[in-house]
Amino acid sequence: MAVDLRAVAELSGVSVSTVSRALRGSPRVNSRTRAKVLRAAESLNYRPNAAARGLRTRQSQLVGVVIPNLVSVTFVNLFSHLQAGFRAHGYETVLSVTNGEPEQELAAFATLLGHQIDGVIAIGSYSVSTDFLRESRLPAVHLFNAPDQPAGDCVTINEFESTQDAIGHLISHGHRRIGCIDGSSEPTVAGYEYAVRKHDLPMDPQLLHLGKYDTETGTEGVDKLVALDDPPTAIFFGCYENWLSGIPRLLEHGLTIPDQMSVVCRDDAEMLRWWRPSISAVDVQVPAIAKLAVDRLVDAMATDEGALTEQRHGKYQVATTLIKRHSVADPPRR
Amino acid sequence: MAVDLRAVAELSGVSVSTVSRALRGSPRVNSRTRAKVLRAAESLNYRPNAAARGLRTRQSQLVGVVIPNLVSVTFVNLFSHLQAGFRAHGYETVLSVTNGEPEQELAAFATLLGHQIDGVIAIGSYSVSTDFLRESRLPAVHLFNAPDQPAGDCVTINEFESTQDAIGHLISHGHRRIGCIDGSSEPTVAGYEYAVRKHDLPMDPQLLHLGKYDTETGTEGVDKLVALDDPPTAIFFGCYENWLSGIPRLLEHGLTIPDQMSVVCRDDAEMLRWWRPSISAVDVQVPAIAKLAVDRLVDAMATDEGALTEQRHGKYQVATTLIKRHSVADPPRR
DNA sequence: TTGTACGCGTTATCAG
DNA sequence: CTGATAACGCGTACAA
Repeated sequence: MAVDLRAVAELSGVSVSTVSRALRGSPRVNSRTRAKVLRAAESLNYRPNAAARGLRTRQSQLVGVVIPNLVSVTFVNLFSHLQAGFRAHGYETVLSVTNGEPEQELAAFATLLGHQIDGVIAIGSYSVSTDFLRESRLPAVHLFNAPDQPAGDCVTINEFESTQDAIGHLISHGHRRIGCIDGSSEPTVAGYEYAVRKHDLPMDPQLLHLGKYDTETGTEGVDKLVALDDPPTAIFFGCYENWLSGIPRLLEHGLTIPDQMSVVCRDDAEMLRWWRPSISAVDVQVPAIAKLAVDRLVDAMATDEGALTEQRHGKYQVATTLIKRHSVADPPRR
Repeated sequence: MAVDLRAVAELSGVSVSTVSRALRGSPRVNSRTRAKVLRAAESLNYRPNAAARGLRTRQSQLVGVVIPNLVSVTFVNLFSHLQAGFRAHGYETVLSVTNGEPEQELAAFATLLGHQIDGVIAIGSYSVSTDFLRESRLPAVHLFNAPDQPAGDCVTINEFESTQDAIGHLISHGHRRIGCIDGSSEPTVAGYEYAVRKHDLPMDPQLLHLGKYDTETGTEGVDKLVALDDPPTAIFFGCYENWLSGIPRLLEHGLTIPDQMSVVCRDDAEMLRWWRPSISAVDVQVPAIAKLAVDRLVDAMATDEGALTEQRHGKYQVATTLIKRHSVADPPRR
């Protein structure tokens, strides 16, 4: 039923090995036979069986991308760029969404391993699954987090500096009480504190709301900050999921941006440009991150044959950019 | 290096066939040997090679999902539900994004075919690739469009009725000039005209802006409608990509919702609930659509062995729901 | 109940 | 330059 190498061989009157070579562009084949073979393959609509090839070559040309969600446009963009990047290197991409659940992440790695993927990009992974991944010895690259005992190179954004930049920007506008909402992230807290201290402002832990990378945290955080006795005059949102719900919540509280509340978000998105007023944001340079991750993984997959047992994994950080729009003003007079 | 059936067989002191049977839960194996085998497999961390199994069984347990983009949350949601649904049936999902380009779509089908997928969900496909798909005889389900010569069952939403509902809702509020922005879609136009005629309103083609399912069409459409000599008092956006950019553009033109412009969107999203005012929308029932599509494809893949050559393909429509929020008011007095 | 042997479609080795 | 032939890891008739 299915058209295989043998069928092409018969039609073109040569052996399967010759067909295989011809199709794969081996130089060790007469150009006239090659033409003949190509014509036959074309007319039969031959398509190589990737599974069989993978079985033989021990390479599936498949890479896994394990991602917490597709809610964040940052992740969606990232995936698009990763897919395009890998495709340029001849790899197809298999996506797995974990909903931020450790078990789902573990299951994803296991399933992908069963499908003989050649490597994996792990985004925001948990320690259990990182252990699993490391022990599997599969070429891997961590994205957006750098575990203590990584399974491969780590590509991250500079959360510390980007937070510091954003907070510094707000302070330079005269804000003295600045709220910060984020999924739990040490570098973000550190960056916040550093910026506050550097400008000799008092550090008030009440202004920090750390939760998860989800929309609930955004609304909760806004509710909490707004209800403070001495509420902030500006808020920094640390991630897409948080600001997506948090900004509308601000409006719901009757606050106008930027007159009554200045806002800066990390994870830029088209929407922030469209909104009125447009919102200042930290751009995380998704294309650059994706390119770096692809390159590192492709590299790891290539040199994996040599398999240095206790290889040192590289750490990379991609710098972020602060885009100033119209959501930041001087704080209102008291 | 890799742990295979043979390794497990050796450790447990039985033959590979027994191991294969034990692991696959065949009844034709002693419960004591089974236990022994399971223990051995566990300790070796055995994981079946899906490629080899697929080569043997001619089933990859992989389904392809070919989708125009992941910008629309409708598509993102859809993908999540499809993935979950297929997983429940023992299938893993391979995603391919086409950016709405015919060639990319064709390439996607070809690649997926090479990876021996057992079936495919084709979302918004072009005729060239539909032809290709049909000729490949791969079990398929069309989603969100029903080609003239489909390659499988078609699951669509009732664009005609949902448009009619939305327009009717606006008319019932007293609107007489209603704009309509959408990617090109005949049923939408038909629904619009039907609703307008039914209520004895004049049909003005200028009020229709048909473009593509992208953000540009949203802004262009708004610009065009607003600039009309006799602009509409309400707008219906036919898809996510259009309203995402179109609504902010409305605000940019200084129009307030709903006082100066009423709005209804198709493709509901959390965001529409959060925005102030919240936006009325047509909910396309993504979970129901996904479930139906999964069921139809699983069915097709199961009965494919019997391969009825000229099988009649089913057409299914999933009804939409109009959710009334706060973006529709009576038109302003002249 | 268990083991032997073969083949799935491909690539790699080795003769010719 | 080309052709037999042997794997790759697994499932399954068939034999024991």
